[in-house]
Amino acid sequence: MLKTRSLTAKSVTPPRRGRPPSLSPWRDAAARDAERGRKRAALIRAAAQAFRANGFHNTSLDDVAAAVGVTKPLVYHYVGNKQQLLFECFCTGVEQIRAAFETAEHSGTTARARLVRVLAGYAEAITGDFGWCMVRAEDLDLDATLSARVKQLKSEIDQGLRRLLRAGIEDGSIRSCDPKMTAFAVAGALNWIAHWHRGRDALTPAEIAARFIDLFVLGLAPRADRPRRR
Amino acid sequence: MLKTRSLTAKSVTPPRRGRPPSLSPWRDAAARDAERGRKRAALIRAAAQAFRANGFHNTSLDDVAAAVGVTKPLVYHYVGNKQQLLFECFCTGVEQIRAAFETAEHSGTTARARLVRVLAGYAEAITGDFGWCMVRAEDLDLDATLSARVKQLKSEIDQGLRRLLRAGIEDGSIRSCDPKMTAFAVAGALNWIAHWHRGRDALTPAEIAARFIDLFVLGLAPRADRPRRR
DNA sequence: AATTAAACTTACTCGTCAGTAAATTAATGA
DNA sequence: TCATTAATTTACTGACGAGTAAGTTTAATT
Repeated sequence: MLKTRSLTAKSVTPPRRGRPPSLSPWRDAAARDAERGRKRAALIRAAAQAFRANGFHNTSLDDVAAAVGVTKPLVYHYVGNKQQLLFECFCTGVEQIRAAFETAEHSGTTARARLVRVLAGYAEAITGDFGWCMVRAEDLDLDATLSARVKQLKSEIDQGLRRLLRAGIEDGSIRSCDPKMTAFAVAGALNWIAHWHRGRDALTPAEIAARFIDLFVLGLAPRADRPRRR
Repeated sequence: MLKTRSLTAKSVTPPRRGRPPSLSPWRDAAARDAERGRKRAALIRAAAQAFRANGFHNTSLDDVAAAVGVTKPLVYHYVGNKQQLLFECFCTGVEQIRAAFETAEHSGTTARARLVRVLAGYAEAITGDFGWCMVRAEDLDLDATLSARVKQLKSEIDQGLRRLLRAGIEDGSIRSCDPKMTAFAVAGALNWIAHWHRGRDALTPAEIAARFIDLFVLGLAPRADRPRRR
Protein backbone atom coordinates (compact mmCIF):
# COMPACT_ATOMS: atom_id res chain seq x y z
CA MET A 1 0.00 0.00 0.00
CA LEU A 2 1.28 3.38 -1.03
CA LYS A 3 2.32 5.55 1.87
CA THR A 4 0.82 8.77 0.63
CA ARG A 5 1.15 10.64 3.87
CA SER A 6 -2.31 11.84 3.04
CA LEU A 7 -2.83 13.38 6.44
CA THR A 8 -0.38 16.02 5.39
CA ALA A 9 -1.43 15.94 1.77
CA LYS A 10 -5.07 16.51 2.66
CA SER A 11 -4.09 19.70 4.43
CA VAL A 12 -6.45 22.41 3.26
CA THR A 13 -3.78 25.09 3.42
CA PRO A 14 -1.48 24.25 0.52
CA PRO A 15 2.23 24.82 1.08
CA ARG A 16 1.94 28.44 0.02
CA ARG A 17 4.32 28.90 -2.90
CA GLY A 18 4.73 32.62 -3.26
CA ARG A 19 4.87 33.09 0.48
CA PRO A 20 5.21 36.66 1.71
CA PRO A 21 8.53 36.15 3.47
CA SER A 22 7.97 37.42 6.97
CA LEU A 23 4.52 38.43 8.01
CA SER A 24 3.75 38.35 11.69
CA PRO A 25 4.89 34.93 12.91
CA TRP A 26 1.61 34.76 14.75
CA ARG A 27 -0.17 34.03 11.57
CA ASP A 28 2.06 31.05 10.90
CA ALA A 29 1.77 29.78 14.44
CA ALA A 30 -2.00 30.03 14.28
CA ALA A 31 -2.06 28.38 10.88
CA ARG A 32 0.10 25.59 12.22
CA ASP A 33 -2.22 25.06 15.12
CA ALA A 34 -5.20 25.04 12.80
CA GLU A 35 -3.43 22.51 10.64
CA ARG A 36 -2.84 20.31 13.62
CA GLY A 37 -6.48 20.59 14.54
CA ARG A 38 -7.48 19.61 11.04
CA LYS A 39 -5.26 16.56 11.10
CA ARG A 40 -6.62 15.55 14.44
CA ALA A 41 -10.13 15.97 13.15
CA ALA A 42 -9.35 13.88 10.09
CA LEU A 43 -8.11 11.12 12.33
CA ILE A 44 -11.20 11.28 14.47
CA ARG A 45 -13.50 11.22 11.48
CA ALA A 46 -11.62 8.26 9.99
CA ALA A 47 -11.98 6.47 13.30
CA ALA A 48 -15.70 7.20 13.39
CA GLN A 49 -16.14 5.76 9.93
CA ALA A 50 -14.12 2.68 10.77
CA PHE A 51 -15.99 2.14 14.02
CA ARG A 52 -19.28 2.44 12.24
CA ALA A 53 -18.18 0.06 9.52
CA ASN A 54 -16.59 -2.61 11.68
CA GLY A 55 -17.42 -1.87 15.27
CA PHE A 56 -15.13 -0.47 17.93
CA HIS A 57 -13.54 -3.74 18.93
CA ASN A 58 -13.07 -4.98 15.41
CA THR A 59 -11.20 -1.85 14.47
CA SER A 60 -7.52 -1.69 15.31
CA LEU A 61 -5.62 1.54 15.60
CA ASP A 62 -3.50 0.30 12.75
CA ASP A 63 -6.68 0.28 10.68
CA VAL A 64 -7.51 3.82 11.65
CA ALA A 65 -4.01 5.00 10.98
CA ALA A 66 -3.88 3.22 7.64
CA ALA A 67 -7.21 4.72 6.64
CA VAL A 68 -5.56 8.09 6.66
CA GLY A 69 -2.18 6.97 5.36
CA VAL A 70 -0.21 7.13 8.54
CA THR A 71 1.13 4.82 11.23
CA LYS A 72 -0.26 3.91 14.59
CA PRO A 73 2.06 5.85 16.90
CA LEU A 74 0.90 9.00 15.22
CA VAL A 75 -2.57 8.29 16.46
CA TYR A 76 -1.15 8.35 19.94
CA HIS A 77 0.56 11.58 19.10
CA TYR A 78 -2.69 13.28 18.14
CA VAL A 79 -5.11 11.49 20.40
CA GLY A 80 -4.28 9.88 23.69
CA ASN A 81 -5.39 6.32 23.12
CA LYS A 82 -8.16 4.24 21.71
CA GLN A 83 -10.69 5.14 24.37
CA GLN A 84 -9.94 8.78 23.91
CA LEU A 85 -10.47 8.37 20.21
CA LEU A 86 -13.90 6.90 20.73
CA PHE A 87 -14.68 9.61 23.21
CA GLU A 88 -13.74 12.32 20.74
CA CYS A 89 -15.99 10.75 18.13
CA PHE A 90 -18.77 10.78 20.66
CA CYS A 91 -18.22 14.41 21.51
CA THR A 92 -18.20 15.46 17.90
CA GLY A 93 -21.57 13.81 17.43
CA VAL A 94 -23.03 15.28 20.57
CA GLU A 95 -21.89 18.69 19.52
CA GLN A 96 -24.10 18.45 16.44
CA ILE A 97 -27.09 17.63 18.55
CA ARG A 98 -26.35 20.40 20.94
CA ALA A 99 -26.24 22.70 17.95
CA ALA A 100 -29.67 21.47 16.90
CA PHE A 101 -31.00 22.46 20.30
CA GLU A 102 -29.28 25.80 20.06
CA THR A 103 -30.87 26.79 16.77
CA ALA A 104 -34.27 25.34 17.57
CA GLU A 105 -34.42 26.76 21.06
CA HIS A 106 -35.02 30.33 20.02
CA SER A 107 -37.04 29.67 16.93
CA GLY A 108 -40.17 31.00 18.62
CA THR A 109 -43.71 29.64 18.37
CA THR A 110 -44.82 26.69 20.47
CA ALA A 111 -42.66 24.24 22.37
CA ARG A 112 -43.96 21.49 20.14
CA ALA A 113 -42.71 23.32 17.07
CA ARG A 114 -39.34 23.75 18.72
CA LEU A 115 -39.24 20.08 19.67
CA VAL A 116 -39.99 19.07 16.11
CA ARG A 117 -37.07 21.14 14.93
CA VAL A 118 -34.77 19.57 17.46
CA LEU A 119 -35.83 16.13 16.35
CA ALA A 120 -35.10 16.93 12.74
CA GLY A 121 -31.61 18.09 13.65
CA TYR A 122 -31.18 15.09 15.90
CA ALA A 123 -32.02 12.72 13.08
CA GLU A 124 -29.61 14.52 10.81
CA ALA A 125 -26.83 14.12 13.36
CA ILE A 126 -27.53 10.45 13.90
CA THR A 127 -27.24 9.66 10.23
CA GLY A 128 -23.90 11.44 10.00
CA ASP A 129 -20.43 9.98 10.41
CA PHE A 130 -20.51 10.31 14.16
CA GLY A 131 -24.01 9.04 14.74
CA TRP A 132 -22.89 5.50 15.31
CA CYS A 133 -20.27 6.45 17.87
CA MET A 134 -22.64 8.75 19.65
CA VAL A 135 -25.23 6.09 19.93
CA ARG A 136 -22.99 3.17 20.73
CA ALA A 137 -20.12 4.68 22.65
CA GLU A 138 -20.45 2.20 25.45
CA ASP A 139 -19.71 3.23 28.96
CA LEU A 140 -18.38 -0.30 29.06
CA ASP A 141 -15.56 0.49 26.71
CA LEU A 142 -14.49 3.61 28.54
CA ASP A 143 -12.77 4.01 31.86
CA ALA A 144 -14.62 5.57 34.76
CA THR A 145 -13.68 9.15 33.93
CA LEU A 146 -14.65 9.15 30.29
CA SER A 147 -17.70 7.04 30.97
CA ALA A 148 -18.91 9.60 33.46
CA ARG A 149 -18.44 12.41 30.98
CA VAL A 150 -20.34 10.49 28.34
CA LYS A 151 -23.20 9.88 30.73
CA GLN A 152 -23.20 13.55 31.62
CA LEU A 153 -23.45 14.64 27.99
CA LYS A 154 -26.15 12.11 27.23
CA SER A 155 -28.08 13.24 30.23
CA GLU A 156 -27.95 16.84 29.09
CA ILE A 157 -29.57 15.89 25.83
CA ASP A 158 -32.18 13.89 27.65
CA GLN A 159 -32.93 16.77 29.96
CA GLY A 160 -33.24 19.06 26.98
CA LEU A 161 -35.92 16.85 25.49
CA ARG A 162 -37.82 16.58 28.75
CA ARG A 163 -37.70 20.32 29.22
CA LEU A 164 -39.23 20.86 25.80
CA LEU A 165 -41.92 18.31 26.54
CA ARG A 166 -42.82 19.96 29.82
CA ALA A 167 -42.86 23.36 28.16
CA GLY A 168 -45.19 21.97 25.53
CA ILE A 169 -47.54 20.55 28.09
CA GLU A 170 -47.61 23.91 29.75
CA ASP A 171 -48.22 25.97 26.65
CA GLY A 172 -50.85 23.48 25.52
CA SER A 173 -49.09 22.39 22.36
CA ILE A 174 -48.37 18.93 23.76
CA ARG A 175 -50.86 16.53 25.27
CA SER A 176 -50.23 15.67 28.90
CA CYS A 177 -47.77 12.79 29.13
CA ASP A 178 -44.88 11.34 31.12
CA PRO A 179 -41.96 13.48 29.96
CA LYS A 180 -39.32 10.99 31.03
CA MET A 181 -40.70 7.99 29.19
CA THR A 182 -41.74 10.05 26.24
CA ALA A 183 -38.24 11.45 25.91
CA PHE A 184 -36.83 7.94 26.12
CA ALA A 185 -39.18 6.70 23.45
CA VAL A 186 -38.50 9.54 21.07
CA ALA A 187 -34.74 9.51 21.58
CA GLY A 188 -34.70 5.73 21.27
CA ALA A 189 -36.50 5.76 17.96
CA LEU A 190 -34.08 8.33 16.62
CA ASN A 191 -30.96 6.72 18.03
CA TRP A 192 -31.99 3.48 16.48
CA ILE A 193 -31.65 5.01 13.07
CA ALA A 194 -27.91 4.55 13.52
CA HIS A 195 -28.49 0.81 13.51
CA TRP A 196 -30.16 0.56 10.17
CA HIS A 197 -29.31 3.66 8.20
CA ARG A 198 -26.53 2.86 5.74
CA GLY A 199 -25.22 5.49 3.40
CA ARG A 200 -27.37 5.35 0.31
CA ASP A 201 -30.82 4.74 1.72
CA ALA A 202 -34.09 5.34 -0.07
CA LEU A 203 -34.98 8.27 2.14
CA THR A 204 -32.93 11.29 3.05
CA PRO A 205 -32.42 11.99 6.74
CA ALA A 206 -34.88 14.83 6.48
CA GLU A 207 -37.53 12.53 5.04
CA ILE A 208 -36.94 9.96 7.72
CA ALA A 209 -37.26 12.64 10.35
CA ALA A 210 -40.49 13.86 8.81
CA ARG A 211 -42.08 10.43 9.01
CA PHE A 212 -40.93 9.87 12.55
CA ILE A 213 -42.28 13.23 13.57
CA ASP A 214 -45.54 12.41 11.88
CA LEU A 215 -45.86 9.40 14.12
CA PHE A 216 -44.81 11.15 17.31
CA VAL A 217 -47.01 14.17 16.79
CA LEU A 218 -50.16 12.61 15.41
CA GLY A 219 -50.01 9.07 16.74
CA LEU A 220 -51.34 5.91 15.18
CA ALA A 221 -55.01 6.29 16.09
CA PRO A 222 -57.06 8.10 13.44
CA ARG A 223 -57.92 11.66 14.30
CA ALA A 224 -61.21 13.43 13.98
CA ASP A 225 -59.43 16.74 14.41
CA ARG A 226 -56.53 17.69 12.11
CA PRO A 227 -53.74 19.52 13.93
CA ARG A 228 -50.79 20.75 11.85
CA ARG A 229 -47.89 18.37 12.07
CA ARG A 230 -45.46 21.06 13.09
CA MET B 1 -13.19 -18.85 43.98
CA LEU B 2 -14.93 -22.06 44.95
CA LYS B 3 -15.41 -24.50 42.14
CA THR B 4 -18.91 -25.55 43.02
CA ARG B 5 -19.66 -27.31 39.80
CA SER B 6 -22.93 -25.49 40.02
CA LEU B 7 -23.91 -26.37 36.50
CA THR B 8 -24.47 -29.87 37.76
CA ALA B 9 -25.61 -28.74 41.16
CA LYS B 10 -28.26 -26.46 39.67
CA SER B 11 -29.80 -29.43 37.89
CA VAL B 12 -33.50 -29.34 38.54
CA THR B 13 -33.77 -33.11 38.62
CA PRO B 14 -32.12 -34.07 41.88
CA PRO B 15 -30.07 -37.27 41.89
CA ARG B 16 -33.09 -39.43 42.62
CA ARG B 17 -32.34 -41.31 45.83
CA GLY B 18 -34.96 -44.00 46.00
CA ARG B 19 -34.69 -44.66 42.30
CA PRO B 20 -37.02 -47.30 40.90
CA PRO B 21 -34.25 -49.63 39.67
CA SER B 22 -35.06 -50.27 36.05
CA LEU B 23 -37.96 -48.46 34.47
CA SER B 24 -37.89 -48.08 30.72
CA PRO B 25 -34.44 -46.74 29.89
CA TRP B 26 -36.20 -44.25 27.65
CA ARG B 27 -37.16 -42.23 30.62
CA ASP B 28 -33.56 -41.94 31.79
CA ALA B 29 -32.28 -41.19 28.35
CA ALA B 30 -34.87 -38.50 27.92
CA ALA B 31 -34.13 -37.12 31.35
CA ARG B 32 -30.44 -37.03 30.51
CA ASP B 33 -31.11 -35.15 27.34
CA ALA B 34 -33.33 -32.73 29.18
CA GLU B 35 -30.57 -32.25 31.73
CA ARG B 36 -28.11 -31.49 29.00
CA GLY B 37 -30.51 -29.00 27.55
CA ARG B 38 -30.89 -27.33 30.90
CA LYS B 39 -27.16 -27.02 31.37
CA ARG B 40 -26.80 -25.60 27.92
CA ALA B 41 -29.56 -23.12 28.63
CA ALA B 42 -27.89 -22.12 31.89
CA LEU B 43 -24.69 -21.37 30.04
CA ILE B 44 -26.50 -19.33 27.45
CA ARG B 45 -28.33 -17.36 30.08
CA ALA B 46 -25.13 -16.74 32.01
CA ALA B 47 -23.52 -15.54 28.82
CA ALA B 48 -26.42 -13.21 28.12
CA GLN B 49 -26.13 -11.70 31.56
CA ALA B 50 -22.39 -11.27 31.24
CA PHE B 51 -22.70 -9.74 27.79
CA ARG B 52 -25.28 -7.32 29.04
CA ALA B 53 -23.18 -6.41 32.06
CA ASN B 54 -19.84 -6.01 30.33
CA GLY B 55 -20.40 -6.13 26.63
CA PHE B 56 -19.60 -8.93 24.24
CA HIS B 57 -15.96 -8.08 23.69
CA ASN B 58 -15.24 -7.38 27.32
CA THR B 59 -16.55 -10.78 28.31
CA SER B 60 -14.21 -13.73 28.00
CA LEU B 61 -15.41 -17.28 27.78
CA ASP B 62 -13.54 -17.88 31.01
CA ASP B 63 -15.83 -15.32 32.58
CA VAL B 64 -18.91 -17.04 31.27
CA ALA B 65 -17.68 -20.43 32.39
CA ALA B 66 -16.73 -19.12 35.82
CA ALA B 67 -20.14 -17.51 36.22
CA VAL B 68 -21.62 -20.95 36.23
CA GLY B 69 -18.80 -22.66 38.11
CA VAL B 70 -17.21 -24.51 35.24
CA THR B 71 -14.21 -24.21 32.91
CA LYS B 72 -13.94 -22.83 29.46
CA PRO B 73 -13.60 -25.98 27.39
CA LEU B 74 -16.96 -27.03 28.69
CA VAL B 75 -18.46 -24.05 26.98
CA TYR B 76 -17.10 -25.44 23.76
CA HIS B 77 -18.58 -28.76 24.64
CA TYR B 78 -22.07 -27.34 25.02
CA VAL B 79 -21.95 -24.51 22.53
CA GLY B 80 -19.71 -24.34 19.51
CA ASN B 81 -17.79 -21.13 20.11
CA LYS B 82 -18.17 -17.56 21.21
CA GLN B 83 -20.07 -16.42 18.18
CA GLN B 84 -22.40 -19.32 18.48
CA LEU B 85 -22.97 -18.40 22.08
CA LEU B 86 -23.97 -14.89 21.17
CA PHE B 87 -26.16 -16.23 18.43
CA GLU B 88 -27.96 -18.54 20.83
CA CYS B 89 -28.59 -15.64 23.17
CA PHE B 90 -30.01 -13.74 20.27
CA CYS B 91 -32.27 -16.58 19.26
CA THR B 92 -33.60 -17.03 22.77
CA GLY B 93 -34.57 -13.40 22.85
CA VAL B 94 -36.15 -13.47 19.44
CA GLU B 95 -38.15 -16.48 20.42
CA GLN B 96 -39.83 -14.46 23.13
CA ILE B 97 -40.82 -11.80 20.67
CA ARG B 98 -42.07 -14.34 18.24
CA ALA B 99 -44.19 -15.72 21.04
CA ALA B 100 -45.61 -12.27 21.66
CA PHE B 101 -46.71 -12.13 18.04
CA GLU B 102 -48.15 -15.60 18.31
CA THR B 103 -50.40 -14.85 21.25
CA ALA B 104 -51.36 -11.39 20.05
CA GLU B 105 -52.01 -12.44 16.52
CA HIS B 106 -55.24 -14.26 17.21
CA SER B 107 -56.52 -12.09 20.01
CA GLY B 108 -59.27 -10.71 17.82
CA THR B 109 -60.54 -7.13 17.61
CA THR B 110 -58.71 -4.51 15.58
CA ALA B 111 -55.22 -4.66 14.18
CA ARG B 112 -54.30 -1.74 16.38
CA ALA B 113 -55.32 -3.67 19.46
CA ARG B 114 -53.22 -6.60 18.31
CA LEU B 115 -50.28 -4.34 17.62
CA VAL B 116 -50.53 -2.87 21.09
CA ARG B 117 -50.38 -6.35 22.54
CA VAL B 118 -47.35 -7.23 20.50
CA LEU B 119 -45.60 -4.09 21.66
CA ALA B 120 -46.28 -4.92 25.29
CA GLY B 121 -44.77 -8.37 24.83
CA TYR B 122 -41.91 -6.89 22.87
CA ALA B 123 -41.07 -4.52 25.69
CA GLU B 124 -41.21 -7.36 28.17
CA ALA B 125 -38.75 -9.36 26.08
CA ILE B 126 -36.36 -6.47 25.68
CA THR B 127 -36.11 -5.92 29.40
CA GLY B 128 -35.35 -9.58 30.00
CA ASP B 129 -31.97 -11.25 30.19
CA PHE B 130 -31.72 -11.67 26.46
CA GLY B 131 -32.92 -8.24 25.47
CA TRP B 132 -29.47 -6.81 25.31
CA CYS B 133 -28.11 -9.58 23.11
CA MET B 134 -31.09 -9.43 20.84
CA VAL B 135 -30.71 -5.74 20.36
CA ARG B 136 -26.95 -5.58 20.08
CA ALA B 137 -26.00 -8.86 18.53
CA GLU B 138 -23.91 -7.19 15.87
CA ASP B 139 -23.70 -8.64 12.44
CA LEU B 140 -20.17 -7.35 12.79
CA ASP B 141 -19.31 -9.85 15.47
CA LEU B 142 -20.72 -12.81 13.60
CA ASP B 143 -19.43 -14.59 10.55
CA ALA B 144 -21.36 -14.42 7.31
CA THR B 145 -23.60 -17.40 8.01
CA LEU B 146 -24.75 -16.42 11.48
CA SER B 147 -25.00 -12.80 10.50
CA ALA B 148 -27.34 -13.72 7.69
CA ARG B 149 -29.52 -15.74 10.02
CA VAL B 150 -29.67 -12.88 12.48
CA LYS B 151 -30.69 -10.51 9.75
CA GLN B 152 -33.33 -12.95 8.61
CA LEU B 153 -34.86 -13.22 12.08
CA LYS B 154 -34.77 -9.49 12.61
CA SER B 155 -36.41 -8.98 9.29
CA GLU B 156 -39.21 -11.35 10.20
CA ILE B 157 -40.02 -9.29 13.26
CA ASP B 158 -39.90 -6.14 11.21
CA GLN B 159 -42.22 -7.61 8.61
CA GLY B 160 -44.59 -8.68 11.35
CA LEU B 161 -44.85 -5.12 12.59
CA ARG B 162 -45.38 -3.73 9.11
CA ARG B 163 -48.05 -6.29 8.41
CA LEU B 164 -49.95 -5.27 11.52
CA LEU B 165 -49.64 -1.63 10.57
CA ARG B 166 -50.96 -2.26 7.09
CA ALA B 167 -53.81 -4.33 8.49
CA GLY B 168 -54.64 -1.49 10.84
CA ILE B 169 -54.69 1.03 8.06
CA GLU B 170 -57.03 -1.23 6.18
CA ASP B 171 -59.43 -1.91 9.02
CA GLY B 172 -59.40 1.77 9.92
CA SER B 173 -57.92 1.38 13.37
CA ILE B 174 -54.64 3.00 12.32
CA ARG B 175 -54.21 6.34 10.62
CA SER B 176 -52.64 6.19 7.18
CA CYS B 177 -48.85 6.22 7.53
CA ASP B 178 -45.61 4.85 6.09
CA PRO B 179 -45.51 1.32 7.51
CA LYS B 180 -41.79 0.89 7.02
CA MET B 181 -40.69 4.03 8.83
CA THR B 182 -43.34 3.65 11.44
CA ALA B 183 -42.21 0.13 12.19
CA PHE B 184 -38.62 1.35 12.43
CA ALA B 185 -39.59 4.10 14.81
CA VAL B 186 -41.65 1.89 17.07
CA ALA B 187 -39.13 -0.94 17.13
CA GLY B 188 -36.31 1.51 17.69
CA ALA B 189 -37.98 3.08 20.69
CA LEU B 190 -38.56 -0.35 22.20
CA ASN B 191 -35.14 -1.72 21.37
CA TRP B 192 -33.59 1.26 22.95
CA ILE B 193 -35.02 0.25 26.27
CA ALA B 194 -32.20 -2.29 26.41
CA HIS B 195 -29.77 0.60 26.60
CA TRP B 196 -31.15 2.27 29.66
CA HIS B 197 -33.22 -0.29 31.52
CA ARG B 198 -31.21 -1.71 34.42
CA GLY B 199 -32.71 -4.25 36.74
CA ARG B 200 -34.47 -2.34 39.46
CA ASP B 201 -36.00 0.56 37.61
CA ALA B 202 -38.79 2.76 38.85
CA LEU B 203 -41.24 1.37 36.34
CA THR B 204 -42.07 -2.21 35.52
CA PRO B 205 -41.71 -3.30 31.92
CA ALA B 206 -45.47 -3.28 31.61
CA GLU B 207 -45.66 0.30 32.81
CA ILE B 208 -42.94 1.36 30.43
CA ALA B 209 -44.77 -0.32 27.60
CA ALA B 210 -48.00 1.42 28.56
CA ARG B 211 -46.39 4.84 28.36
CA PHE B 212 -44.71 4.10 25.08
CA ILE B 213 -47.96 2.84 23.66
CA ASP B 214 -49.68 5.95 24.89
CA LEU B 215 -47.28 8.01 22.84
CA PHE B 216 -47.47 5.86 19.73
CA VAL B 217 -51.22 5.58 19.72
CA LEU B 218 -52.28 9.05 20.72
CA GLY B 219 -49.32 11.17 19.68
CA LEU B 220 -48.02 14.35 21.22
CA ALA B 221 -50.52 16.79 19.76
CA PRO B 222 -53.58 17.34 21.95
CA ARG B 223 -56.71 15.60 20.74
CA ALA B 224 -60.20 16.94 20.42
CA ASP B 225 -61.49 13.40 20.03
CA ARG B 226 -60.70 10.76 22.65
CA PRO B 227 -60.01 7.33 21.20
CA ARG B 228 -59.34 4.47 23.61
CA ARG B 229 -55.64 3.84 24.00
CA ARG B 230 -56.00 0.18 23.17
C1' DA C 1 24.48 27.32 11.07
C1' DA C 2 23.16 25.48 15.23
C1' DT C 3 19.43 24.24 18.41
C1' DT C 4 15.18 22.70 19.54
C1' DA C 5 10.91 20.93 18.93
C1' DA C 6 7.35 18.70 16.35
C1' DA C 7 5.86 15.13 13.06
C1' DC C 8 6.32 10.73 11.92
C1' DT C 9 8.41 5.86 11.51
C1' DT C 10 10.31 1.20 12.57
C1' DA C 11 10.47 -2.35 15.49
C1' DC C 12 9.45 -4.04 19.43
C1' DT C 13 6.88 -5.82 24.26
C1' DC C 14 3.45 -7.81 26.70
C1' DG C 15 -1.09 -9.20 28.07
C1' DT C 16 -5.22 -11.20 26.88
C1' DC C 17 -8.12 -14.59 25.04
C1' DA C 18 -10.25 -17.70 21.57
C1' DG C 19 -9.64 -22.04 20.61
C1' DT C 20 -7.49 -27.03 21.20
C1' DA C 21 -5.09 -31.46 22.66
C1' DA C 22 -4.91 -34.63 25.78
C1' DA C 23 -5.90 -36.40 29.96
C1' DT C 24 -9.22 -37.64 33.87
C1' DT C 25 -13.39 -38.70 36.03
C1' DA C 26 -18.11 -40.13 36.12
C1' DA C 27 -22.00 -42.37 34.14
C1' DT C 28 -24.35 -46.03 30.92
C1' DG C 29 -24.78 -50.15 29.05
C1' DA C 30 -23.59 -55.02 27.91
C1' DT D 1 -16.95 -56.60 35.45
C1' DC D 2 -15.45 -54.46 31.30
C1' DA D 3 -16.01 -51.29 27.57
C1' DT D 4 -17.74 -47.27 25.70
C1' DT D 5 -19.31 -42.74 25.71
C1' DA D 6 -20.19 -38.31 27.85
C1' DA D 7 -18.72 -34.70 31.11
C1' DT D 8 -15.25 -32.14 32.69
C1' DT D 9 -10.52 -30.64 33.65
C1' DT D 10 -5.52 -29.08 33.14
C1' DA D 11 -2.30 -27.18 30.42
C1' DC D 12 -1.17 -25.51 26.41
C1' DT D 13 -0.76 -22.64 21.52
C1' DG D 14 -1.09 -18.94 18.53
C1' DA D 15 -2.77 -14.65 17.02
C1' DC D 16 -3.86 -10.30 17.48
C1' DG D 17 -3.55 -5.73 18.99
C1' DA D 18 -2.83 -1.89 22.44
C1' DG D 19 0.61 0.61 23.82
C1' DT D 20 5.85 2.14 23.91
C1' DA D 21 10.93 3.10 23.13
C1' DA D 22 13.90 4.89 20.40
C1' DG D 23 15.07 6.52 16.34
C1' DT D 24 14.67 9.71 11.83
C1' DT D 25 13.13 13.24 9.19
C1' DT D 26 11.05 17.86 8.68
C1' DA D 27 10.15 22.41 10.13
C1' DA D 28 10.45 26.49 13.15
C1' DT D 29 13.46 29.59 16.26
C1' DT D 30 17.52 32.10 17.51
